[in-house]
Amino acid sequence: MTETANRMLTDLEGAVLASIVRQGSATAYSVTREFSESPSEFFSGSAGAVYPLFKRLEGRGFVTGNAGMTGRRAHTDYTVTSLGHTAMLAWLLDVERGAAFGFDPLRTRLIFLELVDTSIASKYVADVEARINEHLTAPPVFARAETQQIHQSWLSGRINWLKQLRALFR
Amino acid sequence: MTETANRMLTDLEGAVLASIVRQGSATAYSVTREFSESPSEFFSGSAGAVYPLFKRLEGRGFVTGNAGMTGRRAHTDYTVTSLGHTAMLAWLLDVERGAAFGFDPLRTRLIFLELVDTSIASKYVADVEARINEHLTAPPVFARAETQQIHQSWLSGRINWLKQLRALFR
DNA sequence: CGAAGCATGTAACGTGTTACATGATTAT
DNA sequence: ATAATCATGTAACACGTTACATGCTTCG
Repeated sequence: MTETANRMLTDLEGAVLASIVRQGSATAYSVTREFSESPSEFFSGSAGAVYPLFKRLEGRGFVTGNAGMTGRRAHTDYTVTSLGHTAMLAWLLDVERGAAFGFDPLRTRLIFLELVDTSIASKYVADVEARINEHLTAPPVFARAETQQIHQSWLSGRINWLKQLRALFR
Repeated sequence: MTETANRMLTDLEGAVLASIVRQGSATAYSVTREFSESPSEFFSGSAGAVYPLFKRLEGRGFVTGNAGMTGRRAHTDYTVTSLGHTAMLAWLLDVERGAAFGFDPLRTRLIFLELVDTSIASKYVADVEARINEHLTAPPVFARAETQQIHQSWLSGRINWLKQLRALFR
């Protein structure tokens, strides 16, 4: 609720808030599960990151924690406040960040691929394409069908991109 | 040179080594310039990151520093050792990491876009597509033509992906 | 009942960011 | 000359990772 509450959400914070909203309410543990099961390895969903993150979000007034019990084991259920919901929407619908580059390990490598012989470079591009095809034909199981579709189309988009690039590294 | 030398290079370390190799030799400053001029915002190229990184790379035997002078201003020129070159190649030609997902701010958002009305979601997708098109028609200037091509084809690949996704968020 | 693993954390560590410091160089 | 900027760093801070701790619960 202090002035720091106005800081823009990081992508991690936004994704965590969105995950809580989708779940209705969530414990830190349920969010670690969701993130560690997701194939997006941009963040490991480690407890050491998520529990402190929940505390920070609560300190900023974006979530409220309610103590609860599962049998005799204590836990804290978090719900997103209306302030948090507003912040989450601003994060989710941020056009500038959605059009940004992020970090793409393949793009980074392609930029430096000129450092090796073209035969090695073209073999690398072909190998990566083959590996992505393996991902496509043996996809991980997703909880939501839409997530699966986004995932699959992302992979095939990547294949198309690589095909276009073949000319550059022939 | 210790056992920590065998740790896999991070993408940052790999990119920095590759940048030094491409430049022949480099100062920490010249690498901060290259990275901060690049539109890939995965890392800011801040001095506070790069100078210590050079020290670490030297400690691991991947680069050697040579003191030099520009007029009366001291600097350190770094060259990649053969050990460092081997490590850089292992990083560059890592198929598994090249086929990995990295962090894509748009993909992350799409996964949670079901949280808003489809009219808002489809408007968001259209807005992002328009913004990427602006990037395509007014591209930043790159030092190397190949980097420019990679950049441009990445953007148009992204546009194609979004077109495919329109059906999901109609 | 004992072992495996589930659920809830905490601590130490590494490293990237922002902000600052300082002297050299260039521009006005 | 003096201001702006370049080039070389350093310090404090934030935060994600790995590893550990601890008490519940479940399953044989």
